[in-house]
Amino acid sequence: MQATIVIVEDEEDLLELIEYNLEKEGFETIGFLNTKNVRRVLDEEKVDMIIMDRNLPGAEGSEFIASLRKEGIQTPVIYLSAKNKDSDIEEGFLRGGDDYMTKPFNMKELLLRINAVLRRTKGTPSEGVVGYRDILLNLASREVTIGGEPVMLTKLEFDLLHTLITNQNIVLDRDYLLEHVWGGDEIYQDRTVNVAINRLKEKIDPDKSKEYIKTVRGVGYTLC
Amino acid sequence: MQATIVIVEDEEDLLELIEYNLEKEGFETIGFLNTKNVRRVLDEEKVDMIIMDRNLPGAEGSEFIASLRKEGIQTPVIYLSAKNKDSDIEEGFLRGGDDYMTKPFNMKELLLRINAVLRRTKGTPSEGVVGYRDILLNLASREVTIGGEPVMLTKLEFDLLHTLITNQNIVLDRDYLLEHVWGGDEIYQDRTVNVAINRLKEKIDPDKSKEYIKTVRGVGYTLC
DNA sequence: GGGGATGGTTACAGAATGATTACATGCGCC
DNA sequence: GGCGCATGTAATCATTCTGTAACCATCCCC
Repeated sequence: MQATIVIVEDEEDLLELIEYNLEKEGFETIGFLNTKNVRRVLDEEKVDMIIMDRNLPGAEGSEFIASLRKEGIQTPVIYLSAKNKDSDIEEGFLRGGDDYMTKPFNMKELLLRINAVLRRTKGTPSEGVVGYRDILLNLASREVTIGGEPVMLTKLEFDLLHTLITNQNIVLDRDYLLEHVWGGDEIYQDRTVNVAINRLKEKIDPDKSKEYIKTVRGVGYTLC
Repeated sequence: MQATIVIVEDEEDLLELIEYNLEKEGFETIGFLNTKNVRRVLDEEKVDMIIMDRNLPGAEGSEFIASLRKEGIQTPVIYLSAKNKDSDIEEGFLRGGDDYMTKPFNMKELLLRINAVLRRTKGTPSEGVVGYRDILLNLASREVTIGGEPVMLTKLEFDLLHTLITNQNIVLDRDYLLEHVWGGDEIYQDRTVNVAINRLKEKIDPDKSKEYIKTVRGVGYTLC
């Protein structure tokens, strides 16, 4: 899966140079000399990133991005700019930028920064692994390690822990857990969840020192 | 709610400077002069980001990060380094860095880059949070902070405060509160609400100096 | 200033909730 | 079929919460 990157840069030579280097790295590029037709491409294609020159003739690149953000479009952005005053950089970040490079810039560093942002935005290379503190769940193999040590969990315990981890910082009530972990059709006693949580706690923290799972009295459970 | 950031920097003055600035921005910081005990903190606390000096005496900061990544720990990292050769920067990014700043760096830019990385990593802040003056309620995690300090509330107290906050400037009478907070079916004594309000006041304003909740004699209570 | 009404404060017991344990059922796997 | 494991249920114990009642303090109106 190669990423598609939109580049907006009014200096034609520089635009071509960037496109050349990005394509050499295996990215698909779509270049523009101004922001005029960018919007349409964003609507029609899956764009993974925008590289935006800030000093475009006529329009300000960061204003264009700010308007995208206002509409809820979250495509990551790296700004390129000759503007290197603190206030300019600040403005760029505040207007929804993910990174900022000042001209003249090093092409290799740009590529590295692109990859760093993409790694955060799209799935990480270690896709399919979720974690909390020192707990790691491999979703594909359903292996669990805690502090590097493998731990055996039953299907129910794995699913329960998985749900807790993907919703960390959110208190999940028993109804939610019954619906999402057990599957909503059956009827269960209230205490079913309690006992399952208890068994999970016993497995992942036998000496009760880590306190991964927090009980929120009257509501449910959470990782936080 | 507020992000926790681990900082590893061997120059004590610089470490303190960074901690000071980050705390001023509302981050919780944990500083280290070397990588020795960092691992344990990562296992025991929920850490949202690591700021890592690369030129530590003895160990290389990026090797430490690389070993974390190998274990599947994906806490985002911003490197600080006096090393500004291309090859150094490249190595940093390849070893799982999310951003890279060369010393001497601008503190404001560091804060902007921290926020940019956190925005990508965590959900947007202030989502599902309601507040009144310096009280903040996180509806999902049910955490409450007052002036940045966490406060423990019971379910009833939380729901009561939530109702007051969402209806601030409106005087809520006891019947309304009984219906919406307690759930209208049961029958309660008059004083039930009084006592609950009292307990809530005691929790959110122990020395009675803030006067968040105003009693409207003959009617009910309000935040205003 | 007095008395009634309203709200604040405190202590306590019972209710609600959760943890823990034991047991029973059901399922897969030799 | 028999064994072991997973898991739902029930019973019991421990803890926390909260409604109530009794008593004080304050306000308001005469």
